[in-house]
Amino acid sequence: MKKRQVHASVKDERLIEKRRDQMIKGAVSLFKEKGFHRTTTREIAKEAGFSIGTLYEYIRTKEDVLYLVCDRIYDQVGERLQEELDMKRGNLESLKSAIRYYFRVMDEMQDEVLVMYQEAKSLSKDALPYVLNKELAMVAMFEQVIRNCMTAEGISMKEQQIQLMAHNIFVQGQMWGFRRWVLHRHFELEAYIEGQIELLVHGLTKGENVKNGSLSSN
Amino acid sequence: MKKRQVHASVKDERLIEKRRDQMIKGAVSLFKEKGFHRTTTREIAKEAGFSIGTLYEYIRTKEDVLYLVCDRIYDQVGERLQEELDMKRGNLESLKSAIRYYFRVMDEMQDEVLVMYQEAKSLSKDALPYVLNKELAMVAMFEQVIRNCMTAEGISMKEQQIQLMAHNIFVQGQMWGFRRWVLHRHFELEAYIEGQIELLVHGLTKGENVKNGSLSSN
Amino acid sequence: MKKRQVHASVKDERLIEKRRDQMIKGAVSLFKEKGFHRTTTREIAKEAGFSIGTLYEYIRTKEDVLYLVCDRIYDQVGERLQEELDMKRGNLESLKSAIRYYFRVMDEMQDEVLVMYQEAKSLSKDALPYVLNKELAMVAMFEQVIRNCMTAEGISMKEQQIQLMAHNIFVQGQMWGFRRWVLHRHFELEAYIEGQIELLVHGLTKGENVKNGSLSSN
Amino acid sequence: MKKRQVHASVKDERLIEKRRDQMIKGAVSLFKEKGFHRTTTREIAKEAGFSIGTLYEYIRTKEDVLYLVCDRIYDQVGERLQEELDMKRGNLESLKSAIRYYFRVMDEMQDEVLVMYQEAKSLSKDALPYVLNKELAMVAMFEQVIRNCMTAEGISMKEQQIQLMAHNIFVQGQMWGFRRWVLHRHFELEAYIEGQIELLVHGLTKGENVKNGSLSSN
DNA sequence: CATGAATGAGCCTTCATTCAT
DNA sequence: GATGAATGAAGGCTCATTCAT
Repeated sequence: MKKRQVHASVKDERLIEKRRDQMIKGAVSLFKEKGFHRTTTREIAKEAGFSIGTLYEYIRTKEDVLYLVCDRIYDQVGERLQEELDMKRGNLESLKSAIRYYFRVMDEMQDEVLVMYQEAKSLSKDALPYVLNKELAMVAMFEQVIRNCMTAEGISMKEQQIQLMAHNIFVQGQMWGFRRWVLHRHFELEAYIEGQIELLVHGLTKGENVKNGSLSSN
Repeated sequence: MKKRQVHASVKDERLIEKRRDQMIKGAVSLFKEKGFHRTTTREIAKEAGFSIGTLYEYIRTKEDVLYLVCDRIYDQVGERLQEELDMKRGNLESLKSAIRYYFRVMDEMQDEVLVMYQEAKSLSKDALPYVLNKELAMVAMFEQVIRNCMTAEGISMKEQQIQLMAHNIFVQGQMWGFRRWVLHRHFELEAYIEGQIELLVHGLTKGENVKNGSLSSN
Repeated sequence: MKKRQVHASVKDERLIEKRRDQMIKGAVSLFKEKGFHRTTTREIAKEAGFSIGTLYEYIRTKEDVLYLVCDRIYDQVGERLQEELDMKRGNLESLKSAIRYYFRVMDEMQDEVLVMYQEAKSLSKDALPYVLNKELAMVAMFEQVIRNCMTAEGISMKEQQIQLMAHNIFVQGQMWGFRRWVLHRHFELEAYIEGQIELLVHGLTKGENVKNGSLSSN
Repeated sequence: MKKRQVHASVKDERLIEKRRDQMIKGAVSLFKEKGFHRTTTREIAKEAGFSIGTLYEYIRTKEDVLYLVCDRIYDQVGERLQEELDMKRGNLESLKSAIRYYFRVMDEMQDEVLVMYQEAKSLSKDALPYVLNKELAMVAMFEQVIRNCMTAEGISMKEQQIQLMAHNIFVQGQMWGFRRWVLHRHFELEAYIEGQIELLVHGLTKGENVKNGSLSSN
C-alpha cells in the first residue's frame, strides 16, 4: 500500500520535511495533553513555532495533522522493531528478546502511543486504512518471529494460534501505555515485561505440579 | 466509591430512568458511528426521540451523556459477569467458563464496549475515576476467579502474575471489540475464545514436546 | 390614565391578589440580586412558592411581572407620600418635612427603588407610560408642596423653577438609593437629608458673608 | 486604578483601536434602542460592519463590549471636562461656566450617557469598579471647582456640603439625559442649565423678600 | 386551579479555513 | 513563503411559554 500523500502548497521538499517535523512534535505534545478534538489548529501552529497561515501551507485539513502524527509514530516504532528483529536468529530467546525490546520501545514512546491509540479512530475512512496497515505489518513481524521460534524449538502450533499470540503481544505492549493508570501502580516496567513473558510462555501451567495429571480443556 | 450523580431537572424518577434509557441507546449508536466529539447534542436528542430542550432536562452537559453511557455499559457487563461468577465453584473449568461467558458478553455488547473504550478518555478529570473504578472491580473479579482456580487445582502463582493474567483476560475481551477490524477477519468468536483460553492455560508450551526439556526464561 | 390590566386565567380575584403578592415579593428580591434579565421565570415561581405553571396562570409574559413590580412600588411610595402631604399645611417647614419623609421612605424602600430604577426601562413601549405616569404624579405632588410653600413664605419663583426643583428633590431621593455605593460611604441618612435640604434652601450662598455684596449670575 | 484590559486576539494596535471604535459606535446605537440584554452579539457585529467572528477577535465576551462602551464614554466626558476646567481660574463664574460646559457635553452625548447609565449595572462585579472609579474622578473634579470657588468668593462651606453639591451637579447633568422623556418636554437645554444654576446658587431664597426675616431650618 | 414535563427558537461563542498583503 | 485578520457555519446550552394530566 502506497503512502498516502498529504498535499502541501510549498514546493521545497526539504522545507516540507522540516516544517512537518515541527508540526508533528508540537501536535503530539498537544494531543497527549488534550486530545485531537480539543486541540485547535492555532495551538498546533503556535506549538510548532509558526503562524496559522504557514500551517496551512503544509497541510490541507486539521485531520492531515493527525494522519501525519500517526504515520510518524508507526514508522518510528516499526523501524526500531525491524532493526532489532533483523539482528536475531529465530529461537525462543530471540522471541523473548524481541518482546523485551518492543515493550521497552512502547515504554519510551508511551505518550506517542497513547495519542495514536486514542485518536487514530478520528482519522477519516480515507486515511485509516493506511495507518491500520502499518499496524498489521508490525503484527506480522511478531508472527514471523513466533513462527521462527516454533521451528527452532520444535514446537508446533496452529497458524491461527500464532496470529493470536502475535496480536496479544502487540496489544500487551500498547497496554503498558494505555492502561498505565493502573499497571504502573502495581508494576515496574521490567517486572511487567518478565511477567508477561512468563505468562506467554507457560500460561497457567507453570511446571508439572498439576493435580490430576491433566489440564486438558473442555 | 459512591455513584456520581448526574443532575436532572425533572423530578419523576421513573421518567428519568426511561428518558435516560432512550438517551443512552441513541447516544451509543451515534457515538459508535461518529464518535463523541462529532456527535451533536441535537443529534442525541433526536435519536433519543425528544427535543433538545428535553434532553437538557435530564442532563447538564454533553459530557453527562458520555458518563451515563460509560456508567451504564460497565454496570451491565459487571452485573452479568457477577451473576455468572456467583454460580461457579472455583476450579479451572470455572475459570474457562467465566472467560467464555465474558468474551461472549463482550461480543454481544461490542458496539457499546467499542464506544466506551474509545471515548472514555473524553470524560472530565472529575468523572473518569468513577468509571475506571468499575473497570478495576471487574478486573478484581477475574483475579478472584483465578485465585480460586489456583487453589482448587493446586497450582501456585505469584500474586502479581494473577493480577497480570486478570488484566490480560479483561483486555483480550475488549480486544475482540476494538480490534474487530482485523480479528473478525481471521476468527469466529468461538475460535477466538478457545484460542485465547488455550494460550492462557498453556502458553507457548503445548505439552511436553519441547526440544531440550527446558523452556525456562532468562 | 387607567390602570393597565394584566391578564390572569384564574377568575378568583382574591386569589389573584394573593398570588401576585407572593410573586412580586419574590421578584423584587430576585431582581434586586440579579436584575430582571438574569432572573428566570422559574426562579420567580420558586421564590413565590408555586410552580412555573401556576405562575403563568396569573400573568401572560415575564414582562408582566416587571410591570406588576414597578406598579406596586410606585403605588406604595406614592400612597405613603400622599398621606404625609395631606397632613401638612403649606409652609417651608412642611416642605422640609415632606422632603425628610420622602427621603426616609426612599431609604426604607431602597431595594425596591433600585430595582425599579434600573429595570423600568425594560418595560415594553406599551407598559412604560403607565409607570412613568405614576412618577409624574409624584413629581407633581412636590411641585404642589413647593408652590404652597412659596405662597406661604411670600417667595416668588417661576413655574419652571418650581418644576425643576420638584424634579431635583425627586431624583435626589432616588439618588440615595442608586448611588448608595458612594453616598453611604460618606453620609448617614440624616446627614444626607439635612445636607440636601440646606442646599435646596440656600444654595451656595449661605447667609450674607459674600465678598462684594453681589453674587448675581452672568 | 489601572485600566482593565480587554483581550484581543489581533495584534495590530492601530487596528484594534479602529475596530473597537466601530464596535462601540454600533453598540451604543443598539443599546440605546433595545438595551444591552436585548441586543445580540450578531447585531453588534453587523452594526459595526464586520462578521461575528471578527467581533470576537477583539473581545472575549459580550460583556466586554459593554465595558468598552462605558469606559469610552467616561473617558470622553472626563477628558472634555478636564480640558475645560484647566482653562479656568476658580471663582463663581468658573463654576457656572464649568457646569454649563458639562451640561452641554451631557446633552451632546445624551445617547451614550443614557446607555451607560442604564446598562452599567450589567457589568460584572469584576469590571464595575473600574467604571465607578471614573465616575468618582469626575465628581472629584467638581468638588475641586467648588472648593476653588468658595475660596475665591470668600464663602465657607462644610466639606460634606461640597461633596454633596458635586454629586448633585453630576447627577443633574445625567438627569438631562435619563429623564429626557419629561424634561425635554418642559425645558430647552439652555433654560434647563440656567434654571439649575440658579437653584444651585441661590436655592429657594432668591433675594431678600423673605417674610419674617428668617428661613432657618429645623 | 395546580403541576411540571416538553418544546424549540435563539443566544453566545469557537474554530477550521481562506486570502490579501 | 509567511503572516494573521477575516469569515461564518455550527455547536452547546438556556429559558419563556404551553398544555396534558
